[in-house]
Amino acid sequence: MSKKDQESSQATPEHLSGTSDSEEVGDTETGVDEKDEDEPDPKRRSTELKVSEPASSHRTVTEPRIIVQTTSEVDLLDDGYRWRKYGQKVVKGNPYPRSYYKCTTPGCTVRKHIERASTDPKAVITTYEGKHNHDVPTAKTSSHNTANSIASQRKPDNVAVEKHALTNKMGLRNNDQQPIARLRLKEEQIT
DNA sequence: CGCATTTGACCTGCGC
DNA sequence: GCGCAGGTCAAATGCG
Repeated sequence: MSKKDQESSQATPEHLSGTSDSEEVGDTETGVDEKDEDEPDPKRRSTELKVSEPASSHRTVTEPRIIVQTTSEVDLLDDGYRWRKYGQKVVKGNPYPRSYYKCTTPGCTVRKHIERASTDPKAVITTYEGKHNHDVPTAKTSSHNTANSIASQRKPDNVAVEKHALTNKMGLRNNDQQPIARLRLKEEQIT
């Protein structure tokens, strides 16, 4: 049974599929199926599992919410953006504290919640709220050069919004992930 | 020196 | 009306 899946559900009962959304929700299960506990990488490993979104049937259309469950030993998953921790609280039912992060990029109000699964210390649930309106500062080491007019690097269009309703439907888990710490998340826009 | 992180307190919403 | 839980902000400290 997908008991483990259920556990995850309890963590996010807000956006229950409810009606027969069908969607890839069922598909995700396939991906969740079995993790790769045999990953040879003792360091941080990131594996996208599932991503759910509230039905666009009603409300909650204000901002997209991307829930991504990753398997990592560390909470600080560097996805390319700069995050500043602004709070940490322990939620009932979970022996692990939940961390709250906010994008430090000016003009970007995206927030990120990181929570650990009570049953799997290796399971980390990352919830993204909002959308980045700027490119990923991959090179976070950007020094404050005076007069650094890099504003022209913006894309003609808004941000690269993936119109695809689904985010990462990895039919098969691409285990054997290299020891990369960068987790590329895809945001989806709900209109 | 600047910035990111940390911890505590405070505020809000919901339930009883 | 009070209590509990969750969430956010703010000030201080440490590190780079």
